[in-house]
Amino acid sequence: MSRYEPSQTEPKWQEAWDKAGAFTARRDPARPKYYVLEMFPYPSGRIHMGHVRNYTMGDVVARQKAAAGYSVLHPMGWDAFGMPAENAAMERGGHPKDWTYGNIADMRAQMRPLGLSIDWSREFATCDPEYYGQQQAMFIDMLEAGLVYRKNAVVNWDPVDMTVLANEQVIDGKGWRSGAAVERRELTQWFFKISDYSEDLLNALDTLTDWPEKVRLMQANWIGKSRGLQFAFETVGAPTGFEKLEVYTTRPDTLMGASFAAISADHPLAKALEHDPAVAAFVTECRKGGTSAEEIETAEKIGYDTGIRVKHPLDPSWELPVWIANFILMDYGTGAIFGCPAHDQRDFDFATKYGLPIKAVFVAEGERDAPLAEAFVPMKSERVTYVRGFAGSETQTGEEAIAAAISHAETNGYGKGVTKFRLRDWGISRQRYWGCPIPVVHCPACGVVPESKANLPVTLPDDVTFDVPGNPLDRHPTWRDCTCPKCGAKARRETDTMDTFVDSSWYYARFTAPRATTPTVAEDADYWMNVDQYIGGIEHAILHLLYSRFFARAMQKTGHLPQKAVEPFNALFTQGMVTHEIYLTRDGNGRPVYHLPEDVIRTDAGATLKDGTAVEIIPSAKMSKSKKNVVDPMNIIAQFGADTARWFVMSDSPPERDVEWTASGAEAAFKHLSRVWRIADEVAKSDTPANAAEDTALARATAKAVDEVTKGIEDFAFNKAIAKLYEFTNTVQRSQAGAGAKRDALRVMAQLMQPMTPHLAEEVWAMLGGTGLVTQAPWPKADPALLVEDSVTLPIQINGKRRAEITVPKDMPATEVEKIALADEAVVKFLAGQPVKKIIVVPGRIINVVV
RNA sequence: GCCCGCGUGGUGGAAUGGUAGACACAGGGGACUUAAAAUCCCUAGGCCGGAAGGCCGUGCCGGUUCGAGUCCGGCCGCGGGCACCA
Repeated sequence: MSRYEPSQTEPKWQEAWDKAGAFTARRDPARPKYYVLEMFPYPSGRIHMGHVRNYTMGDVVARQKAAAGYSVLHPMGWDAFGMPAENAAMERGGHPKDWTYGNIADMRAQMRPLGLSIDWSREFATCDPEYYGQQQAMFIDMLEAGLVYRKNAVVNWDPVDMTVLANEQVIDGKGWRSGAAVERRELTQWFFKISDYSEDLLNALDTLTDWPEKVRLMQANWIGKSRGLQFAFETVGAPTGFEKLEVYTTRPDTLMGASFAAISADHPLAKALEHDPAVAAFVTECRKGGTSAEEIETAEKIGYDTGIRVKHPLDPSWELPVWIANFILMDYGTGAIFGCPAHDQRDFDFATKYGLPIKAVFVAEGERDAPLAEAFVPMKSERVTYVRGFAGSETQTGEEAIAAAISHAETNGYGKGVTKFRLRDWGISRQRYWGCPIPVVHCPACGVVPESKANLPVTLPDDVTFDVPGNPLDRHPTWRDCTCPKCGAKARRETDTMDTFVDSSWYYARFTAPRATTPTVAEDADYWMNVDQYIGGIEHAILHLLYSRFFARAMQKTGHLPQKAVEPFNALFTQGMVTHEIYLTRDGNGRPVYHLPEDVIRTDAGATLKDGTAVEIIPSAKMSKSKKNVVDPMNIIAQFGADTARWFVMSDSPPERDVEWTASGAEAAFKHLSRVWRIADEVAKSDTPANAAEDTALARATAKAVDEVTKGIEDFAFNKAIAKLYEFTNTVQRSQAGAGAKRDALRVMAQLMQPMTPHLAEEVWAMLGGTGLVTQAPWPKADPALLVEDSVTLPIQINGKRRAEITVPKDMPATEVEKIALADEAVVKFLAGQPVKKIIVVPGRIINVVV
């Protein structure tokens, strides 16, 4: 007897699909289109299980939609610019370009055997000049449309390597290579004006009903619209030009609890005071460390009393000290605040540290004014009693008090209500080689001039070295030299390249016309946009998705996308990670030594190395090379075939949650697929005669499977769809139906399994005489008549606890059901004559008797 | 520090506010086999009980409800993001 042998059959079917051109996307006005996209990978060189899971999910959707009659676009490309290629060049020599394209070739070769229904003819990498040249063209259009500008911004500066560091290269405030203490330094940088769209990006979140609620919430919080009061303190003892100090607060109702004013170390007033060595020393202290919000906000809060005073706007005789504080951000509001320690924990800690007064403005309803042990910060919607209020009722909600305070300020002319956003403009300048060159020229006469479109793409020079830190473009002998596109004089190229988020902000649009000599083509963008289903990691919930939403708007403004595509992703799904246990032993110094799962023998009791050494097991975490808790998909494919890998990553865990890779789970997946193959093999050879009752029962089970599996796939509940397929397999195997009925059932099973395990599905389909390729067969429909159940089993609860159950006709009226329930033997026994207070009958669901 | 999630048997998980534990893994028992593998069948949250059945049970504490894994408030633990990782 032959066996399920994926290594033989999988390549055969992949060839058959290629030959049939099954996955080539075609603009077909006669059919509805469906665009499914998974976030494209960074070409690290090896695919991992996370990729397998991500692309299998997309593939299930793409294959199911194709079967359901849609014209499907399912492309793949490479997010190919970025730091790892430069790091590799620094560590191992070679060129980022060779490294990157080599990795792409390797990864493509690893992805092909997965049998994904991808239109590979549309593949591109963002480091292709054909791609980034079009990006440069759009940059120029956006510059002309006023969406791009230059300003100063702070970067992480490594004073030893004399180079700019990424946040991840700053470890504990030190440069990762040099170990030098990192400083914050200002540079002139290029920015996209995403803030022009703050309001729109926020409001439009409401239209994204097929996005996860949590992603919309995270984006809304990131954009951070706030209504607050802006007003100017009158200063006492400040340098000329600083007679006023503008502050912004979202809690103007706490004005009477103010105990100090604080400004950012980067505030103009702080700069004006820097001639004082003590101030200069303090400001320098504040600029130590990296630029990340995490680092700034978790740093110890320190302050410096400038000696300057400000007059309280409600009582000019009341003066507050002005401090410089390291936790005030220049980027938000006006870079200056007033501190109200009683109602802000950060201010409370600061006031406690420096002995500043702490006075409550409001107290919980019914409480009295008393010294506070920590800041009192109730929700704004909660009613509180104002003991130091100045506007509105004595007892009101925070929201009411804020509104009253703003109108008080406006009426009395000391401030005005303003709306601010937390969202900052998008800094895209990177002082690095392996990125899209910013296509502008610095001319001594004309200033900053966009490169002429005729000269695009501005390509990266190949003759560069990475033996010295810093940007090779900056020290390239000839690349920087050019002529001004405006006046023809000698000029210099911009040496900054673009943030790689720019590359990934429009690749979805490029896939609609990947070879075009313009960024997009109207007819193609019109037909294929929007992405109907986008799939990727939750780690991209904010930045990538927000930048893409902005870029689509900017592309629309500059004529590269239709109006309907300003929200480019109709539906979003964020999948979980693939995790694995971590195995480690200790070296002579007690330092951990990690081991690959394939080098470890796992038993119920624990784990050992092959030589018997005991191994510590750490609970599952995201697969990572450094912890060696990785399973190479290539090994799994070699051992079990692609379908087993696909089936396993889709089963068990819900797709939005993490899935733990276990060897036993993979084996179980393989066993199940082997079982399906075996059943098909047996049924194909069987001549069991028809049996009316059994055949009908199997047809009903088949209809139910079609209904439930289809629902599972459509709802992104792949694990449930797979559970139903397990059930269906059990039913078919145990069924006493005739061979003809079983063949019908198994052909449908092949169709239902096709999105998940396409190779096995083709095999089963062919064995049972299916016509053509199952990949191209129309999706099965469940006969509604076979789905109808005529009776229903209802649990009976007494006081909320299940005590009995009854089976009644499906549409029996509630009053009738009630009678039967109360007459039930077990119910009577339980009630023991107690009077029934209330009886709740939820049709088709439950009966609850309250006594 | 701030924003957002998640927490259910030995394990992965299922459950429109309505029978908690579907489906699967690991386990236990059995069939087949000279034996093993493979396969097939049965069993399976915990405690008590011979059984019928009962009590307890969805991280912890409290609340809303006829009814809470699900909704609300507070806590604990784990994870994601924090604007130059992609």
